[in-house]
Amino acid sequence: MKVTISDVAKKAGVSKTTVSRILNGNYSQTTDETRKRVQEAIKSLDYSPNALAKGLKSTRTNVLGIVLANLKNPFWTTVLEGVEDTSREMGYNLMICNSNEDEEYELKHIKELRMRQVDGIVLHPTVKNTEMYRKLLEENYPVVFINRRVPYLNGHSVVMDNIKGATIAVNHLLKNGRKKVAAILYKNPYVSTWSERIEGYKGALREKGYTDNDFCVLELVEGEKNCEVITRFFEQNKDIDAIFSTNNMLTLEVQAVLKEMKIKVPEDVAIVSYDETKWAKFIEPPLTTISQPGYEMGELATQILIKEIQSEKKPIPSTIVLNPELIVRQSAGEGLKNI
Amino acid sequence: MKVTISDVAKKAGVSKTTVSRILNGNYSQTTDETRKRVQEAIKSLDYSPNALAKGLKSTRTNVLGIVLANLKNPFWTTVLEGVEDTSREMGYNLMICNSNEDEEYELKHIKELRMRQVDGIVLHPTVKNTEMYRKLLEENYPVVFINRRVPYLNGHSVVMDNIKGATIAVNHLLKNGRKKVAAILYKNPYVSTWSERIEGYKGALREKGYTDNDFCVLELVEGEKNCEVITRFFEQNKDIDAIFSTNNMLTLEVQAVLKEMKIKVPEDVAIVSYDETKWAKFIEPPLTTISQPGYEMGELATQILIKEIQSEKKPIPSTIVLNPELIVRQSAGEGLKNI
DNA sequence: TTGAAAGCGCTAACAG
DNA sequence: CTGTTAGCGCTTTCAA
Repeated sequence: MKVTISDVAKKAGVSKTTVSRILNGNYSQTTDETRKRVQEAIKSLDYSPNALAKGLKSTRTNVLGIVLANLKNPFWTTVLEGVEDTSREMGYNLMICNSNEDEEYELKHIKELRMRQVDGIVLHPTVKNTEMYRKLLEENYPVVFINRRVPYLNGHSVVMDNIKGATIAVNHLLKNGRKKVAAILYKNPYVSTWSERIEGYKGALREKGYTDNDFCVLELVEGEKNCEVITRFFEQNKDIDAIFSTNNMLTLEVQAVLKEMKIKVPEDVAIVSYDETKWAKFIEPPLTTISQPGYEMGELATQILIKEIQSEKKPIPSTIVLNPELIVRQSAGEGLKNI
Repeated sequence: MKVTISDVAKKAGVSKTTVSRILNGNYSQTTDETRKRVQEAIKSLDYSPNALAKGLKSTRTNVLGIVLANLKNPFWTTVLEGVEDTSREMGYNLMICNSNEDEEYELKHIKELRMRQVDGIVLHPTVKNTEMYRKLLEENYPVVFINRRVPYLNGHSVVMDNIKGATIAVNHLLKNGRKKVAAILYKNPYVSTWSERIEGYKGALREKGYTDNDFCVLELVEGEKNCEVITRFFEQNKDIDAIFSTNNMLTLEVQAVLKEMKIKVPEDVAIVSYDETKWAKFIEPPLTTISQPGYEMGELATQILIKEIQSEKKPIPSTIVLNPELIVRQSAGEGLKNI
């Protein structure tokens, strides 16, 4: 039924070894003549090797795993694209898992991937399975963490400079004459990104002479109905004239509330929002955003992972920090620098 | 280094066979006593089976492949989620590939997936590799086609009713008093979805007594700078008072042009757009859309695929057609039915 | 109820 | 330059 390497060998009148060598490009050891015979046999039988058997023998599968926590946010689609493109280009296939921010799923997925002998894993960690992360690193299993910092652990990682992003955002608002900048975030105690962005927010304000009393932060829970909470927040803080929103979906929620309350953007309240999206320039008013290089993060993480897989000696763990960028449109009250 | 089934067998003082049986739940043939010993050994050695070896032997890998043509459009992210969730629930892992609408990539990916012995494939076909599709079906390889119809081929598929979607859209515009409805699409001769939507558009107009002369269709090329073409289109067709846009990104392009031209939506021109998105209700004016059940499509396709994989005799190929739904907001000139 | 042995399809010493 | 041979880790007859 299925055609194997033996069939090819038989047909070409050579041994399996020879076929195997030719398949793997060890041409140096073969006559042009036999090589041609084998290749004809391969073609005529429409043979293609069994990757399972190959992997079993060579302990390399050329499959990479990626476990993500969020497929819905377009930012992650971009990251996935970077990972996918790079994998393909470098001859790897990709196994994708969605932890959905759930530690149990994450654990199960990592185990599953290892059972399947994937050569390495790109991991957007929930940051709740510290034990497992440590184990992976101890066993020298190739992993690259992305986007979130895992404290006290010394592995490869590619993250964003969230402090800088927040700083840029707040400075932009201040430069445009705003006096009272509020920050809004989805709460998640495990995750460094939000806390870094808030840190950046506070730092930027302090830098300009604001004191801790001036900080104005609203914490929300993702997935809940937040309209009322946001409304109340604005009612209780009438002096807010600018918002630093740390998430693109959150921004849409906030804008809906502002519209409902007849608060004008950017006249009454200016907005800078995290994450550039396809729709940012099309909504009313066009959004000024902090753009993160998601594709590059995926690309780099994959390159590092593959380098680690392919190198003999363990490379020293590195943390790459990527810079976000400000894209100026109209929601923060300034002209059209970018479009 | 790596712990194998032999190690467990040795530690428990039994044979590999026994361990294997217990791993696979063939309890009936084993004493409680030995079972316990084995399970302790497994735990104490932190053993987990090698899925490659297992797959090599049993010719089942419990891995599914999916090849998509477009990761960027949020519609496909939704589909992917449906596939991912269902796979996980039913004990399968997922290998993801992006053909990027390129027939060569598609071919390579399908071959690759088969080499890796994935148990079946969910395929969003470019519809350019008819030979390969036919071969898959002939060889009884489990495949489910999604979203696009492959002509003359009799395989499982899950698609959307694009004619109905277009009809609903056009009827809605007409019902709201519009007289001259234009349709806009990205051109792709291979793909049934666009032609079906145009067919639905024409059918709906004919139904109301329009003739072929009244049809007004703009074909664009995805990825190109279409602003000027769209602008010219409106300049040359001043009487257009409604647009049926067949793609969500296209809609954003069109809206930008209309804004530029100071044409008011929905006062001057009403819009109904294909595909519901997260941002649809937040743009100005909130978009009336045709919503497609993408998650369900992914879910169903995966269920059918797994059923085919697990059943002894080939099930008869079925085509499931899912219905789109109109979500009424303001871009087509009517009140708030849905929000 | 358990085990021995063969083999899934491939690769890699080691000989020749 | 090519072939023989011995496994990779697991499942599965078949026999005990």
